[in-house]
Amino acid sequence: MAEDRVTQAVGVARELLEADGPDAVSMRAIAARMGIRAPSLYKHVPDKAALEAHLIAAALTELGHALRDAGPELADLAAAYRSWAIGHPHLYTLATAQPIPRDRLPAGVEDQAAAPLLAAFEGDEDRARAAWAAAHGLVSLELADRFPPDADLDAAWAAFVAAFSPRPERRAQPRPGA
Amino acid sequence: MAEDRVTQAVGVARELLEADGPDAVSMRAIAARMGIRAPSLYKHVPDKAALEAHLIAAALTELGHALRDAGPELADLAAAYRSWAIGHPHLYTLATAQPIPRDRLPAGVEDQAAAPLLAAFEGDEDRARAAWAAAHGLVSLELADRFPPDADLDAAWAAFVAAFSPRPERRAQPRPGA
DNA sequence: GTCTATACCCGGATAGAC
DNA sequence: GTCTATCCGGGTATAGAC
Repeated sequence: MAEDRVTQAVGVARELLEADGPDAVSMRAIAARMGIRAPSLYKHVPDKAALEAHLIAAALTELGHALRDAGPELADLAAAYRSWAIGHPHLYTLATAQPIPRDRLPAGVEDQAAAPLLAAFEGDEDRARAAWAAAHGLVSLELADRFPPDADLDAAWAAFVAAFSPRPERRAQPRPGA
Repeated sequence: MAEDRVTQAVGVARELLEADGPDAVSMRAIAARMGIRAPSLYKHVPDKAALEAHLIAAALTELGHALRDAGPELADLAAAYRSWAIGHPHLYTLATAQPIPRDRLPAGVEDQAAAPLLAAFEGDEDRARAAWAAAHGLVSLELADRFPPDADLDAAWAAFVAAFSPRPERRAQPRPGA
């Protein structure tokens, strides 16, 4: 039952992050919760960035699972996306507000997270990316408390879903160059 | 020609922010560029947040002007939005990634920035907000270097504009409860 | 309105003993 | 694999002299 020290450190880092935000995640604080001193952490992990990479991987994996378990419709995916992000604000921000360390991440994590949305757009990467950005924008502005106090966020999400829902008459037209 | 010290401090803070990012904006650094010491700044400004409020107000005002000077079509507004944000990445982030200090901002700044987009949607706040979020999402993911290296961002922007362009057959239907 | 000196925090990371 | 001691850096802000 002896838990691996790295796993333990990642778990503690996550607790600190989710509870009190990024500034609460220091090597000293992590170590303290493990009952050791900060320098000892460096026997298990090369640097702080390595711990953050673990957190980012966990975030992408869990968000991907949340989407995978949601219904196939855009409305379902949007609801799942919003729900996971709002439920894990600091983890979500960590995973989206900075370049991801692709070399320190397990292979496929990024694609696996993106798959459900890509499928909903039948492989159209451009539309899927625009929809992802829209969902991300809605979430991040909500998390940053940047909407006016009286804004109806549910209605904004509905407008987003409506905008990206299929348009029969347009899709019937062959795209030039396609 | 004696420039007001506050104005000067704001200008210097902006230079530091735009050149080297948020971590480069310290009271010490601002003062140094003004040829004084950090403590002297506090004779002119109550605290650092006051300087940041000035920067946020400037960002919103300029972004609003960029949108106002663009064409009325969503495609024009989107291009202007993206262009201004990419041209002032740190300023843009400062103004969007945190709650805005509304009490320290001149009245109307926020509304004035939002007006062009709201007009493009003929006053439909929900759709305007969703479109704003989409543009913000595209910009912030681009600034954070969060798209895959091979992503076609121009195409993603085009997909966003297409999604939010008017749909005659839907708009002809009366909305229930409207 | 500027200065020096300082108080009070915080952080990541390393050296070397055990 | 843990420790203590320490190095390096940073920051906002105040007190009190001039």
